[in-house]
Amino acid sequence: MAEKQKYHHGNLRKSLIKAGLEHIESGRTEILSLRSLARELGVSKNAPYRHFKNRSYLIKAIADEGFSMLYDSMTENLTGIEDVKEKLSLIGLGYVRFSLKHPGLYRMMFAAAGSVKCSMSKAELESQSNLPPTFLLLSDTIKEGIEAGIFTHLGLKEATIAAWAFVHGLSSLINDSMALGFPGLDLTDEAIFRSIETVLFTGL
Amino acid sequence: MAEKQKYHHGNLRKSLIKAGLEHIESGRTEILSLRSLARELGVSKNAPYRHFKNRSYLIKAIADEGFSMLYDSMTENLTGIEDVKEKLSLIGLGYVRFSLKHPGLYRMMFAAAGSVKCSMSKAELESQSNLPPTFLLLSDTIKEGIEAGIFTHLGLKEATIAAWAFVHGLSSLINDSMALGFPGLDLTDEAIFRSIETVLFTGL
DNA sequence: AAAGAAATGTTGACAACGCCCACTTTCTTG
DNA sequence: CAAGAAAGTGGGCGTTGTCAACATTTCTTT
Repeated sequence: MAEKQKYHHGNLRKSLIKAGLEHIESGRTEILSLRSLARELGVSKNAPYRHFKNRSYLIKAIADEGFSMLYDSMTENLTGIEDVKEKLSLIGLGYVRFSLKHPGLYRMMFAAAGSVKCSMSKAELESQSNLPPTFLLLSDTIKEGIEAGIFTHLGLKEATIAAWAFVHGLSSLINDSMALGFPGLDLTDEAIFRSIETVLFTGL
Repeated sequence: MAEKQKYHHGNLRKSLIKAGLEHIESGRTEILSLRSLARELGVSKNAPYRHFKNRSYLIKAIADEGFSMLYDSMTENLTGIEDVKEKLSLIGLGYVRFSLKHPGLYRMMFAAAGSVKCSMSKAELESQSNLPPTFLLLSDTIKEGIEAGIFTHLGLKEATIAAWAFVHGLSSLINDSMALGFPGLDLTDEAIFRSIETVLFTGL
């Protein structure tokens, strides 16, 4: 039976995010248009504007979904791990693995930061974002290590930034490597894990 | 005197890259259209297509100009430095400083990697790119350190990737911080330098 | 339950864009 | 100096984001 065509879609906002996510994940193109999404959902071209002020806001929403997924990936293999260094390394590995599994989404999440069109207030932004928990997971783990006297060379803020920067850079580099056209960075999970350990706890 | 309106522009290709660069640098918007650039240069909307197969190719060209500038920034304060660690740290600082000075361009350079439309052959890409020298500068410095027995924990390839990843991640994070809406990452040059030293040579 | 308000979806329109085509003008080179 | 290549032009097509005005449905309040 064909579904009854209702005037109201029912849950257009969520559907738009989901369809947009699938579109990005499909990897065909990183460009997603409101119109094509609307078409796909069988709704008129302007319906999305009832749920998102403009295109940037939808992208931000999708990116935020991505941050939620990233958080999950970072905490995936953490149960039972007590050692702070191992915990931190596993968090990092989860981060990189997410970026490899969802390259388009990952790229979009950080590209979204540059979309200036989306000018929410800072408070508005923070309250709705899934980013802070992700940041806190890292920050708390490092705090644990500092308090245990294991990390001694940087302050909490700087150490957190440093750790994040490394896994973030690693992810970006691996992701862009083929498109940028220099020798492949095809690292195994083990190699990534070892790199993280070395850089964060030992140095080159 | 008004310039004589010639049918041929004279050096449209270079002018397009320059105008595009200025547009990005101006910071008003990261979106640049072929049509607007053509207008700006007093040339018809289709003239750019005589010099760039499509929009992606122009963007790639601008990004490449950026990589050349990045190389300059990385080598800026290197004369007379003998110590490998100090050299590497200064290269890293030059990298981060470039990204802070040219946030839009920096973002574009790496976003360009994801524009799939530009499908040159790998050889074609490498031969024309300013990226390899940048990569080599880092790689050679680390090689020097490995051969001197200073860097012992990772292989050349992995160490190079690790070093690049860190400064790249640091740059991206600082650049995106405000837009992403979490506590400011306003680091001084000294703090950046110290972070680089710590992460690359000591660990947290 | 009826009426008014709020949410949600629709159609039409406009300007901008990338890009294709056929055409014109200028430059280069035999 | 003629022929062909290189560079620039104008028209046109399909797509997009976004605004405004209108229609329908659902919620709220009396």
